[in-house]
Amino acid sequence: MLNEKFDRYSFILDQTAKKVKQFAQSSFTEKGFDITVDQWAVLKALYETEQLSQKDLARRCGKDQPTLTRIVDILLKKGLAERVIDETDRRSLYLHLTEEGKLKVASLSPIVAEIRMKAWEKLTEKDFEDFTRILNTIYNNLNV
Amino acid sequence: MLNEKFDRYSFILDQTAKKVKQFAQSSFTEKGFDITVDQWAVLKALYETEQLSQKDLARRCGKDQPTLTRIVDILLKKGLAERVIDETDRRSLYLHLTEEGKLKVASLSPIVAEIRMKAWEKLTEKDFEDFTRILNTIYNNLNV
DNA sequence: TAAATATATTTGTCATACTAAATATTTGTA
DNA sequence: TACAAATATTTAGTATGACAAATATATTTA
Repeated sequence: MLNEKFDRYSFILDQTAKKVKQFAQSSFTEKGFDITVDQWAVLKALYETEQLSQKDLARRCGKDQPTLTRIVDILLKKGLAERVIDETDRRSLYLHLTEEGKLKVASLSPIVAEIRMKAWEKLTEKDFEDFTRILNTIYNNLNV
Repeated sequence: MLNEKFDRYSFILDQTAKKVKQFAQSSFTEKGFDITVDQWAVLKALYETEQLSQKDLARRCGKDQPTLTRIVDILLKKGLAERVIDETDRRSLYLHLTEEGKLKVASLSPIVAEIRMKAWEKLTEKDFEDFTRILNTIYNNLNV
């Protein structure tokens, strides 16, 4: 393959990832969700598996620990999640959603799914499969 | 298509874009380039088309104007670029590379292309075409 | 058991993304 | 021409991402 092409894919990839995030964020804002897209990712992960330590939650969300700490700080301030010290290992914290947090995830989930759907207009199941396969391959190629 | 799938693509897309950036950044750091990946994008755009206004440069790099202002500030401090007031429109600034900046882009370009290549191991020309087509379609679907 | 090592979290710093607002200048219009 | 609207850039504030270092606690090992 020609090198020239390759200098472009990273740009398109980056721009598209940004656009996906922007689109979701502006939908969130417009609908008054009062959370960021990244905060949503953390809330969703906590909803699906309660009682995660911050470390596990970070891995699950694809975020590093300092970033996660800060996002969780915000979720605490918003009353959506709680930190509980793990008495079996006092270095660790378990996180879980408050009732308000659970309600929020349950009520927003279908709307978020709708928002995410929009990206796939004019694309096929096969496109989706190719897309995820290629992304995973790239990820693994670079995951040294 | 099932909604459930769709909640995942944005995650994979985001993680892969991050990984591509991280891989490039750690290669840059390891090789002592002394610039960030985003600073590189701006330098490359300036190298390809000198005399861009900041506004045009921002569009070309896919960055917003405040972000670009700050990146350019850094490039000035590093002695790689210069701002020149456009006398025909004193609101505007033209940007161009210093000699040092030009040398930097010329010498790093082939190494950066190498770094970018790594992502495409085990993938085909057809994959590349599908990938860029799908990314562009998603971008346009969300570009309201 | 004491010291060294490992682990979970937090804090600090810098770079980037986005929004809104401020500033300077130009253009359009009454 | 004077004023309103538009444009280019910068500044400010908040959130996130990456990396290094600090802190507290656990585990391993001499």
